[in-house]
Amino acid sequence: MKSTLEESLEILSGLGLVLTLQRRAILKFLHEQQGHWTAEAIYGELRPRYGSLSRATVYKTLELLCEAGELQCLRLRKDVMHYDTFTGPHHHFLCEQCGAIIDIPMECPIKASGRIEGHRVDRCIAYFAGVCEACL
Amino acid sequence: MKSTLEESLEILSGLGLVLTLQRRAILKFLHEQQGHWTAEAIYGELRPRYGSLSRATVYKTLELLCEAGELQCLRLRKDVMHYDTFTGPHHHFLCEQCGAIIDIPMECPIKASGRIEGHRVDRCIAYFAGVCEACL
DNA sequence: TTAGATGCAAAGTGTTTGCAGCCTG
DNA sequence: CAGGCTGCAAACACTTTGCATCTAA
Repeated sequence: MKSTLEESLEILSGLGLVLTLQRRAILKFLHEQQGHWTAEAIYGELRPRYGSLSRATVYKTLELLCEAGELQCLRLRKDVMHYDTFTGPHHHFLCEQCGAIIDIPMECPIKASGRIEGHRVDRCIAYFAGVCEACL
Repeated sequence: MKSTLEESLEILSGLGLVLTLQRRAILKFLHEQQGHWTAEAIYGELRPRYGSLSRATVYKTLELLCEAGELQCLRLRKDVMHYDTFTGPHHHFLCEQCGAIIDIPMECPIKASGRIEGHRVDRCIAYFAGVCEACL
């Protein structure tokens, strides 16, 4: 995400999107609580504060923020999607003991080269699984 | 998978599993048609030949084969699981134009080292996405 | 013989969609 | 004021589960 909430709002605005109360609330929350979130968790956090928030809006807004480049979506678990507020080049480590998701800042050398075996590489989707330092 | 169908059957047998008609059929099919399969596709191929095959059995058998190390399960698309008959160390390339899934034989150097930033790395789940050589 | 496997259908789960009504710009 | 957005609930798609029945060893 952009470094400030204001900049993020400008991004959406610049794309011709309406800055509704709901979108502002979600964006504000993600700026304050950076990390790896699920749609359900965000809904659970915001619903009590913004009475009329719906799951559909959360899902739509998160997808929108991904398209706008303000979030990075991750499929680390088979059942649920995570949204990462850190959009710089990095991978992840998933602790299979405590469930922690840890950022691993690194660039994939193959993605950097842009090619593998003649194919054009646009994205490298990767994560490591194991046991984190704290659990060891 | 093991190189021959017989060896694969012995693996299951050795694990104390019953070699039912259905399990034999699925295993035989996968040996003949190696590649990246979805549960639904396997069901679609075998159902006409083995009238009484059910989806539940296909799903259960595929999970079983993954546990037995005879298949590798891949989540390359958000909606559906793929099962790979090639179980050696390799990653994948997903063509976003034609949908092809291409094996990329390579070992992840970080997985090989077993560590990253103090965490123990047991698995490296990765794939590349872009446009394949044929589509370019 | 009997533990384990199958088939069916129903349930489960995260996510998406259709649509009437509301709100931002 | 007008198009975009929201909330609700129902729909979706893949996968899992419960249970009566069947079968491999």
